[in-house]
Amino acid sequence: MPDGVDDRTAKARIRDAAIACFADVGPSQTTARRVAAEAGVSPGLVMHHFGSMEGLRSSCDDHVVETIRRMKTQALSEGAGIDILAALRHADVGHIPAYIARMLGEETPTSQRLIDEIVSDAETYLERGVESGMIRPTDDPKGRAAVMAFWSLGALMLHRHVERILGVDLTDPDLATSPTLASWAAPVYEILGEGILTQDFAANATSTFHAISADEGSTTDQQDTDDHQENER
Amino acid sequence: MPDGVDDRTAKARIRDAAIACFADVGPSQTTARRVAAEAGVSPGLVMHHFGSMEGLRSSCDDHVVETIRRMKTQALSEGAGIDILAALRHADVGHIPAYIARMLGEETPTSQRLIDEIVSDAETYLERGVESGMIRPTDDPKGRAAVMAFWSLGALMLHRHVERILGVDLTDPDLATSPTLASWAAPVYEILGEGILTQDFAANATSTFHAISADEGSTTDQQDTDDHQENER
DNA sequence: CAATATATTGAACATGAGTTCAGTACCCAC
DNA sequence: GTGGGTACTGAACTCATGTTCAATATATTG
Repeated sequence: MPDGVDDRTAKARIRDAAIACFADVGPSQTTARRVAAEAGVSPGLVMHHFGSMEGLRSSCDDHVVETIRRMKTQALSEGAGIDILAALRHADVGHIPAYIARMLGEETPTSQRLIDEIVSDAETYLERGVESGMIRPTDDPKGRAAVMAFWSLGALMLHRHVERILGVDLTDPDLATSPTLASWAAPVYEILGEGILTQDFAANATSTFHAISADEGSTTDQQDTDDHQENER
Repeated sequence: MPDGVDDRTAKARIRDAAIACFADVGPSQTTARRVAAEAGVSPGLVMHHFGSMEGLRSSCDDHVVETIRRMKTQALSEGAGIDILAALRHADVGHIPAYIARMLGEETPTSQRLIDEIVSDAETYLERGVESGMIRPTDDPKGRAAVMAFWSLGALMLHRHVERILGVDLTDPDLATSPTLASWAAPVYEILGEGILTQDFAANATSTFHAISADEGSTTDQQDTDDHQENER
């Protein structure tokens, strides 16, 4: 930081401190006093600017989502290829990837919309890959995009374990040029490049699912969104 | 429930209620009073049997991990194939998959050990697949197993979003015979079966990673970045 | 400069959490 | 039965948290 001064407004400092806290220690450990201390202000000021803890969280969500949208358009123009998360890893994102990893576990409207967008974007990315000849076409572009997105996001959620086992920090903004990248990306590209199943087995498995689906589909044809679950004990 | 009686001891009822709570509403919303109410006992009894909330959580972890180990040996004998999570979905697991989805996000020693085991198991499963001709061999069995395990576990963590978007409940014990399975498994097997990248692009990407890795390795000290083993045998 | 609004503080309050504990009911050896 | 140990209750305690608020400093404006 040049001049040693922080020219961010106190409100912005609080928001950034909160994002860092949420990312580092999780929502449950992120208290108003902790955020205030991190931002170098009093606890009362947090309430003054954000009304409540929920309001603070909401502002953080908005800021993070907005940041992502900005880099997304940028990444789209550069051609991110199959790496769904590439957009998140451009410079100056700080704690945002780790913050996202935390918020993905929840079911807030914001996280739902974010995931919907990412899945939709993935479909676009993959489609471009198909057009440019990098990626094979498929009968189920949406399903394939969803699976790819969930795999990427899930790995991001497990980034601490990934780092522990493979030595790669998936939240690292400089991951693209990190020497550790290969231990994650090499297996990924190997799997995506040629698959891991033999052709025979894959064809067999796929036809099995179609059989089950067709079989059950003839007896029960409804497609309900929100369904069962809950305590039957 | 025959006879309408619950022959579980109160301690077991509390533990099961806690697992259900942790799975359904998450650790932060799981209070001693809520667990007690769910189990039909007084809050004091929770403390009497488990000493503290942390003790209760620990007991739940132990019970869940133990349950998984039991089904793992069973699944191993049946040949689970590439479905890493198949072992978790055999009958009578109740809230355990959702509980795991919640605990994976943390960094407790228990969750670390559990993930280490799952990754290690995945390597074993894949190796069997290679031996039986279902799965292609690889130069990096450990890396490939880790990626597959993280993808599976990550998807499990996102099960609520997966259900919302694709209509599949990955925590459903009866998933294997569910008509909804195909919308998840079909893209998965398509990707794993033939990959999604064209051969040219995959080879190109892979060699790029090797180049980066080798390049950085020659200019910087290798030791601090290469603290894990890439290949095992 | 005066007046008004905004930023900021730190102490006080209310709530809900985990935990403690004295007391009660149940069960089983002697 | 009687005594003692275990299961169990529910109220009370402690503490951390979100939130409120009056007071003060700083900035803005007329």
